[in-house]
Amino acid sequence: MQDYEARLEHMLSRLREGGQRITPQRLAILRILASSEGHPSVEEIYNVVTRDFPTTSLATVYKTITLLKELGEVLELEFSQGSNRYDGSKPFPHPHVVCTSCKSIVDPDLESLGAMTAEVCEQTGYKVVNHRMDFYGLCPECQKEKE
Amino acid sequence: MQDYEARLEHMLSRLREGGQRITPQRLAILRILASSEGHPSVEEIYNVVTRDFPTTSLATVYKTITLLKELGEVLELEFSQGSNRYDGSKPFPHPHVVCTSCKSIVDPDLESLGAMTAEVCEQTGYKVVNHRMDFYGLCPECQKEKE
DNA sequence: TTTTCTGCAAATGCTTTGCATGGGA
DNA sequence: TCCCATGCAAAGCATTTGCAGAAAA
Repeated sequence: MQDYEARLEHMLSRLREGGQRITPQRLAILRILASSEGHPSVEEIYNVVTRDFPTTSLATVYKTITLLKELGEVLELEFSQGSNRYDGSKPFPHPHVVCTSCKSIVDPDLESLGAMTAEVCEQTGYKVVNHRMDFYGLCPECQKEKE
Repeated sequence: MQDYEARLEHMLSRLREGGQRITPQRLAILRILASSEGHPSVEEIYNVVTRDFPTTSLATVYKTITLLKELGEVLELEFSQGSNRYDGSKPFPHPHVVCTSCKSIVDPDLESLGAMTAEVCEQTGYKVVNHRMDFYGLCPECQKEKE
């Protein structure tokens, strides 16, 4: 990821702008979110951070993520069963394609997204500002294994 | 809803097929889900059911819904903050438009959905079998109130 | 009569909060 | 030094579970 450095710097700037302090724990959390490999959960972030800072608490991870959500610098994928997942490298709504077998996630680039959003607004009268779009299925690898 | 009767009968049949008993509480819950006005939460279902059966417990509502989920006769919309919502009249994946203010939910009928799913498959190679598609925004009513 | 379902209460799992202490700036 | 952030523990919520009594079939 060559975008990683830029994302990290951007997040740090946003925190500083808001008069927030850059603590070692926060820096460690930001590093993980800036790359967002595998759309980590709070638990996963916590497990990585505590390698370097063993006393870090889950509460601190939650508080830092709450802060970043307020700044619009992290995307939260909500799941009512199981934990939420986070994407700090692309902190804006975008579609995900999730493999139901190996849990891999890819981000498709859908031409028809704009047209669909327009169709929603026109048909319902809602002023759409956000979306959650997940497709579930078998990735190419897992399709082969099922044969 | 002229489909309401048919949906209710279908759900009852599925329960009977599975050797499940039709209790007054279950019947009341099925009635609400078969019409699914407003994509009710467990709390909302509970509030209605207890009008006729005041001793009904939340646990019974949860257990009945779990049963219907296993039969594929209700669609669960998961939300990690706030309660889940349920659709028993259209128990298959379909797009929803959610008002971020009053929490109302409507079902748009999107022409472009098929094309988008095809685009996802073509671009990623995944075999898509399911989706979660929510649009968030202000409903017409809540737009007026904000003026 | 035989199971199964109900309803209460306790338990669970994720997340948030309160507060005293510690550590950035 | 002055606050803000941390970390612990407790609280909050939605949901699930265990079990004794109630009620379908």
